[in-house]
Amino acid sequence: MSPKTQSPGIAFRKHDHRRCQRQLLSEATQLCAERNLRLTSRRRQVLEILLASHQPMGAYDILAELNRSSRNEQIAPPIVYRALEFLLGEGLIHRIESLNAFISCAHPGHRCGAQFLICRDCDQVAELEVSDNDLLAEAGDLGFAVDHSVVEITGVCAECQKHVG
Amino acid sequence: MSPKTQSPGIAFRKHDHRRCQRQLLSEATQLCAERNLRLTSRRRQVLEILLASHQPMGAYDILAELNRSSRNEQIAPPIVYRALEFLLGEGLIHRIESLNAFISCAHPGHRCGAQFLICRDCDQVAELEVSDNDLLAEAGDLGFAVDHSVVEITGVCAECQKHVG
DNA sequence: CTGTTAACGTTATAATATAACACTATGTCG
DNA sequence: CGACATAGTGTTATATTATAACGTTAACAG
Repeated sequence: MSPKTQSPGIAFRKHDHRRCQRQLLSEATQLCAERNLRLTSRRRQVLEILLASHQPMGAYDILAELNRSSRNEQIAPPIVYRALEFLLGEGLIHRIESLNAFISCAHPGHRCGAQFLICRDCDQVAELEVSDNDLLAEAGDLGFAVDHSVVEITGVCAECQKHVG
Repeated sequence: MSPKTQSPGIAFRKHDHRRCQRQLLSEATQLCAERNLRLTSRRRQVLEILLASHQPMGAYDILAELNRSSRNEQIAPPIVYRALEFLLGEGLIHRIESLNAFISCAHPGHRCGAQFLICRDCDQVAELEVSDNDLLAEAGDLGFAVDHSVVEITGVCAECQKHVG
């Protein structure tokens, strides 16, 4: 059984990062085992960086982080992009198109589409899983076969509205 | 009064491009006049290229098109990006984040968010205007103040499903 | 007609992403 | 075991997308 998933909008509230990070990593490990996939050390390394950050990171930010931790090696972009490609394919991370960035998935394994609320003040991103009936109905009416959906809402989160106002 | 707007999914159906192109250009002209904005020849040129294409185009595609039409000049990226910035700001075009591309708006002036159905077979993009109640309700519950939304659905349009199947 | 500002033009460079090819590790099957 | 096939990694070079910085020109207000 999959453990309890995160509540919507958790990224905007205080919570124990360390704990959710550990949990998500173990879910990922299990999921790869089930699917007979290799969560190699590179892939795990990249996933851990994204889990630790809990915020969107650009590929080159991740690259810099890799190069910081592993002295002696000089790691190049394709290595990062390949790990990201794997993690994206397995639904362990998401790509935020409007930021050209990547973020760890809050509900790994769920293959359905996610939605993101992006706070332009604190740069936190909350992942939702709302089924989007109106839009899917419209796509259905047009006979459009949906493959993948990108839903990214930019604005200001509740917390940041307090601080500014 | 604003003229009759396009029906949803028109991009996926046969229709008179020439006509809708002319109409949208005239709407844009009128809208800039109303807002006291300068639809300069550069800006109009870029808008016309996007209207003529009726499909998403990368900034460098537009640039190439500009350089093709205007012999003698060698136009540089910032010129295109600035025109695009203006047109985006006035809601005359949209940016398709998942393609790093731009497309003319089917409903210029409507300031509300649009949704896109992107066919990965024929590369046509249909612009919808569905109000997305479920998602907005969820954002509201979290106290999130929405600014801008990106909704891009990739898949296969009805026409292309026929041809492949 | 002149000062102010918005738009344009130009050069250089930043940021993001991938192609192509060589090497290494992992697993398979004789 | 050892030879093969394949998936993953490493490396170099380069493509693609986007912007910073600064000088010039055009539009317009007074």
